[in-house]
Formats: sequence, structure tokens, C-alpha cells
Amino acid sequence: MEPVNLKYLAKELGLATSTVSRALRNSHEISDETKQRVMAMAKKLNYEPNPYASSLRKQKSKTIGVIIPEIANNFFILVINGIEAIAREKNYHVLIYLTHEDYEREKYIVQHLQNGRVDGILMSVSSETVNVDHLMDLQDKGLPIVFFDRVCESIPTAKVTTDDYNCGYLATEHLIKQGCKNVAYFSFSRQSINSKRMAGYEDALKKYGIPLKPHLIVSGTTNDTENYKLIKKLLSSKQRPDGIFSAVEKMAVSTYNVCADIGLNIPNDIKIVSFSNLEVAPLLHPSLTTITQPAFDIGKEAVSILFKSLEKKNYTLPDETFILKSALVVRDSTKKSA
Amino acid sequence: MEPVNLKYLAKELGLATSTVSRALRNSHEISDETKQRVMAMAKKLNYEPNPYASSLRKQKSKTIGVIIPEIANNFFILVINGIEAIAREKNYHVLIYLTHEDYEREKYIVQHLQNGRVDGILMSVSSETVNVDHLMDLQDKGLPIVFFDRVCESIPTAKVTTDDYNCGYLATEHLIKQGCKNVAYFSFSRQSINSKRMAGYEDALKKYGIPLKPHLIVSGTTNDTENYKLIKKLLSSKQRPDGIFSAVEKMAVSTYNVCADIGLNIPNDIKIVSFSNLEVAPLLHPSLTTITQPAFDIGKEAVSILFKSLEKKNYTLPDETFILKSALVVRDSTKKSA
DNA sequence: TTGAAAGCGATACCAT
DNA sequence: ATGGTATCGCTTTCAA
Repeated sequence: MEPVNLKYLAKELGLATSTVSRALRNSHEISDETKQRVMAMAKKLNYEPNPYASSLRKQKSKTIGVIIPEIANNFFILVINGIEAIAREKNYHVLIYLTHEDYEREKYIVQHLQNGRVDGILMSVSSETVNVDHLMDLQDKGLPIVFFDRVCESIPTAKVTTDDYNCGYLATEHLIKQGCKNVAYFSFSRQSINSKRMAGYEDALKKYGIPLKPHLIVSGTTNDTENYKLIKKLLSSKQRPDGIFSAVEKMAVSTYNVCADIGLNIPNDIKIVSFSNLEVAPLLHPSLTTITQPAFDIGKEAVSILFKSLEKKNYTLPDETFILKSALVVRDSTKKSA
Repeated sequence: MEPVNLKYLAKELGLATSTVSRALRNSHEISDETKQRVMAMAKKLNYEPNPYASSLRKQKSKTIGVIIPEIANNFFILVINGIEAIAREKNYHVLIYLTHEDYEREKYIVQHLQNGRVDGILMSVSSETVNVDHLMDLQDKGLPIVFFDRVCESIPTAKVTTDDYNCGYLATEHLIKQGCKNVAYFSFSRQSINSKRMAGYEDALKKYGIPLKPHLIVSGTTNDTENYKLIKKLLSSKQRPDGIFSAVEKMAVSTYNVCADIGLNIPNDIKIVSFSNLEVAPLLHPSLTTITQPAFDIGKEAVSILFKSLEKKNYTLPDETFILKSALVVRDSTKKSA
């Protein structure tokens, strides 16, 4: 079966491929009549232009790459939804790459995206990432990149985050006001974003004259079982906290599991507030007090910024951080003890 | 800045592009010495082959397309994770397309994927899909496709599902054994998969001599607010059910919300079991009895089957359905009333 | 307004 | 073992 490509179309129409190409892209230098004929034939033969030929020629892929640590996380899902909504409007394709929080994997992906497969990148860096040379390389190649949530401060490009410091402060303050004296901090990333949340935590403690206790700072891993053990150990000890501010949802879920298993009552024995985009947070037992990020909007914002660079020639993304506001949603997991 | 491509590499090395190309792909007809030199230079210059040029020439994209109704659903997320795990091993890229349960959108996507952008497709059809001509076209073009979960019976290709009929039967039977006399069925798809779950529901009722009541069959939409209203109306009526078997997670979540709002106690006033891959099902209030599908394995299985077709020449996917087993996980939402 | 031809970058066939 | 060259399908000068 003969392939339906430009050449074939042109032959059927008795035109040159260049004419057909222009007609299909609605060029003004082609007569309306010819356009009609070409369109009709293209439709009839079910012609679909080969994207790779086009990309090769134009040196543009109409594709954006999204690099994220994991996908089993409602935050990233919502971000992807936001990205997809805009990308779809612009007829761009979305390639998703997962680092699984693995620095080597991230390096590999970034390295390979320098080959022109994507026109731009949206990225949330892995929690393992400390060295950023691979990201510098991208900059050098002129591949536009926009960071979101887990940003890379040292790379001069656009970043989209939420007011992490502020939320860290608010969450901690909330726990204190609900009566907590020993507030723990859970996270697992070494990223700037977490250090901001942590900075808010530290400042809130300071403000209320509560000394920071290192054993209450828990750094988890990507392994839920490990986290469960870590948390269980802490909550079973004599020096267990009476409040937890979790910077990551996974740790909060593990905490719920631990409490159920060792018989700690939330919120009477221990209160908890967590960064989370869990849809069913209100349905948990007890309902979970959260810091909820505008994830969908973060995705939209990040991709919109990226498109500025994709659509304008010689436009370099500003080294600027765009901050969207998260919200503290108070629920039962931080209710005052009776 | 001169681009680092084969030509440039060849020039630097004083070799022909064909030689360099072969050396890079470790062809046996190239001397070890030359290979070493080429590899070294490629590494030094940070050479990345242009995927579009390669795809154009080889008429292979090393990319698979995943078409799903939505991504904000733990089932599909896990499936994607399974797909990605295998795709990564094989060095394939994954393009994700969302239909948002919209038939026209699905048609559009499928139509456009006939252009060679992907080598194969994994798909769960939209709940709106009734006409399958667009899928037939794919078959005609020789683009291999594997359906999973929401399969399309009439297309002769490989399908991966779970034992839906059986689970529908088990779930319903479970409710009956827990004392329910009026069991409702919630879903929103017109797909075969749902009709199987529903068939199990119907047969279980029949087996236990319970007449099927049409007003207890609720077909939701993609709109959560609408579903909420629908469910609220049913549960507020005199003829409300005392048990619900939900074929879709979303409807179960809406049901929880409704019950909380109108003051119905689960499981005393009403029991519920739902198809769901919600990670926090055990943490809900009350914990949710679920039919849990092996989503990750479904993804792995589907993509593995697809790879058979991608890796073998002239291999046509069998018109066969591969069935993985789901599990009924009993929790508190179906506990016997005191 | 249309056509001819060059070229994007990699690959594979045919030489040598 | 290596080199020359046509080719994948499309876009874009340049010519007519």
C-alpha cells in the first residue's frame, strides 16, 4: 500500500509538493481554489503529515518535556492536568519523564533531552539533586526550562512556586495555637523548597519561644516502609511529639498508618497538618488539616511562561520566581483536645 | 555555534558520516579502534543523535502513545507507572493523551496518531465511546494497539482486563450477605467493562432472589457536582438503598460526601463497596471496602504485549483478552450493622 | 500563484 | 573496514 504523504498527494492533484505543503498550511500565496482542492483531497485520503519530517525540517518538535520525581502524587497529577490543558490549546504534545527521585536518572533524562526532542522543559527537581551541572548544560544549549515547586535556585530561569516559607510558618503556628508543645517536622527532600518550609517552621518555633529539638526533624525517603518505621520509632518513643508538620503528603499518610497501628489518637494524642493535595483529605479519619497548593494553576502558570519563550524569538526567560498562594485548610486532625 | 551532528563529528574525526553512524551503534563491521575514537569524540563533544532524523529514516519513533480518559485517578496513574517501568527498560518514550471522557477528543487524538508519531498505542476508551470506526482505522493502518480495562470488544486485538463480571458478582453478594436488601449500582460508563460489572451485579441479585430495581441504577457523569446531586437525590428519597456497589471510585467518593452532608451513617444506614485503587481507602471514615485492581500489573502486562508486536516483524496481536484478578478487600464501610 | 530543488540529520545500500 | 550517496517526508528559498 502506497503511503499517503505529500508526494503522493501532489501526484494525485497534479501539483508540486511545495504547493500542496503551502496549501495545507493555508499560505496566503496559494489561490483559494487550489487550497480547496488540496484540503479536499487530503481529507479524502486521510492524509496526516509526518511529524518527524516536519520537526526535522523546522527544528521544532511542538513537544514539551515534563520531568517530575513521581506521578503517584496528586500534586503532580494536577500540575500535569494544568500543563495539558494549555498544551492542548496550543497543539503541543507532552512527554512525561519520571526521575523516581533518582539523581542519576534525572541526569540521564536531562542529558538526552538536549537532542531536540522537546522544545522546552518543565521540571520539578528530584529530592536527591544537589549538583546542577546537567541543568546548566541545558541553559547553555538554549533549551528553555521552567522550574515549578521544587525549583533550582541557582539556575537563572523562571520558577513557579508557592509561598512555602509563609505556609511553613502558618502551619507550625497553627499547631502551636492548638496547644502543641513539641512540634515535629517531616520531609524528605533536601531541596530549597523544603528548606523554605522548614525555615518557616523554625521561625514559628522561635517566635513562640519553643526550642527546636533535632530529634523531631525527620527526613524520610521514597520508601514508604522505611518511613513507616522511622515514624513508628519516633511516635513510640518517650520523646514523641504532640504535633507534626509534614512537608510531604506521603509522610502524613504513613503517620496515619502508624497512629492507627500503635493506637495513638489524632488529634487528641497528636495533631498533624500536612502539605497535601489529597482529594479525600476531608474524608480521612480524622479529616486532615492541609496546606493545599494550587497545583492545577501552578501547571498552567509554568507552561504559560514556557510558551512565551517558545513563541517569541530570542526571548530569554527571566530569572524570576512567580509565587502562587497555598491555603491552610483546617480540619479535624488539628482539633483542640477536649 | 556549530551544531554537533553526525556530519560535524565525522569532520572532526576525518571519517565518513556513515562510518561514524555505524561506530556509534556498535556495528560489527567497524574496527574496535575506530569505535573507540568515535565514542570518545562523541562523548567529548556531548553528541546527542537527533531523534527526529532517526525516526524519519527508520520509520520508527521508539515512542508509545497512552490514551486514557483522565489522569486524576489512581488506577490510571498506577497503570502509567507500570507502563513507564517497562518502557524505560526498553528505552521507549511515553506520550500521554487525555480524552477527558470526550468522544470527539478521543477521535481527534486517534486520528492524529496515525501519522507515525508513535509505534504503538495503549488505550482505555472513553465512557462516551460507542462508535469505533476511528479505532478500526488504526487497525487498518497497521498501528498496533492494546486495550486495557475499558476495552473495545469489537476490535480484534489484545486486551487486558480484570475479572469484572466476577468482581461485580462478589461485591454485590458481599453486600447482600452483610444484610443489604436494596442494593444500588453506580457507574458512569456505557462500556463493556461496566456492563460486565453490572452483569455480575444483576446475577448476584437474581441468585439471592432480590428483584432488580431500576431506580437504584445510577449513571453518573464526569462532573462531580452533578454526581453529588444525583446521589443526594437518591439517598434522600424514601426509596433509598441500604447498599451501594459503585463501579467507579469517583461515585463512591461523592457518596461519602453526600452521606456526611445529609447525616447518613456508613455502614449502619447504608453500606458501600467500590472499585477503587485509592491508596488511603483504609484511612477513610469509615474505611472503604474496595475491589482493588492490579493496576500496576495491568500496565506492565499491556505494554509487554504491545512490545511483542513492536519487536517482532509481521506479528499481529492476537484477538485475545488477558484477565488479571482483582481483589475484594473488606473494610468497615460494609460492616454489619450492630 | 506555482514549481524545482536544496536541505534538515541519520541510516542503509552499494561500492571499494 | 570504510566511504559515497540516495533516501525518509516535509519546508523553504529561489525561479519562473
